Amino acid sequence: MDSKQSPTTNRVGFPQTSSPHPQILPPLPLNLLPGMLPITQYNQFYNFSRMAPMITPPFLPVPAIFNMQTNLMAMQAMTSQLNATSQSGFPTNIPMVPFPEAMKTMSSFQIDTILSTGQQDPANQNHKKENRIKKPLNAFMLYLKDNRKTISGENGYSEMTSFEINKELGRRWRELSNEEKQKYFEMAKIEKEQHKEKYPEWSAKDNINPNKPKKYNPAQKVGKMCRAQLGEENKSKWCQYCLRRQKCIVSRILSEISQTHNEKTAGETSNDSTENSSSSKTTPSDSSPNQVSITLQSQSGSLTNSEKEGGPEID
DNA sequence: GAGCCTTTGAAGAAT
DNA sequence: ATTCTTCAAAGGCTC
Repeated sequence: MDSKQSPTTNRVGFPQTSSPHPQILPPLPLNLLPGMLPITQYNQFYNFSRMAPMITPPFLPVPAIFNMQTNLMAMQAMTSQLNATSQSGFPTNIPMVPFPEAMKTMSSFQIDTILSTGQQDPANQNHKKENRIKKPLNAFMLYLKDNRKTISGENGYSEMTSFEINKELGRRWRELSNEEKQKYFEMAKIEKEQHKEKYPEWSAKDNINPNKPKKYNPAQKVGKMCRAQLGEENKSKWCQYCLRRQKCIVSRILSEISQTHNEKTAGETSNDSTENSSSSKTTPSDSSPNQVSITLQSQSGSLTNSEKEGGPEID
């Protein structure tokens, strides 16, 4: 019973055997310590995902140092001990697994990531995406997460691909009342606060991939954006991109026009170099049908508004 | 295995 | 102050 004092047991409560295999014992005490969890699964290939219900949210991650390969031997030893004692009644020295400090510093989304990617040892992942501290989810992301499964269960949506579901949920999000949205903004706020608490040093720029070439091209800034042109009082007339504080649709089209115009004029050196509106008008449809030209049609209302009120300036 | 697609919001860089 | 890019989630798809 008392593992500390029995001459036939070692410091971790395992019976001493005459066979010389001390190396099968775990390097650290695995039971009867604060912050440790009992193994309730009588399975020597104990699956850590089964631990999830044992650990109270929000922090239930798998320890970074807990590697199933290196601990399997210890697990087997513990399981055999458990089986032996359980034959004569309820075991008093149930093997425990550590609930490491590392787990307590992880946020729910990291935990999700680890559990969903199996029992990989993060130390072996060589700083892959899964290993870094991720951004806290914003309100819309929380909404997506919350409703993806619901929508995929609805009639007609089960066959939808992920991006089709996102499109639909994006549409539903826009139709959501402010009150309904507020719920998710609150959740996002909490998520953000928890994230900041856990990772005070973390910054969104930490997650920027330095190897990814930057798309930002100042030369694309060819005219005033409809947002800047119309002002806050005419917010209803902004294009959807300005509303989202993204690259304005006007800017998108103008940069295409500018690009194509430059290509044309480069090939037609004899032509007058002055800007003309004819090339501008034809370019979007002349160029390959991309998102910009497609969006142009759907955004014609917004564009008309901005063009009616002075139109974009081209330098 | 990496990257794309698709959505909105937030952060931060660039101007 | 404004504009723009990137990244968060999901999973099927392509290379």
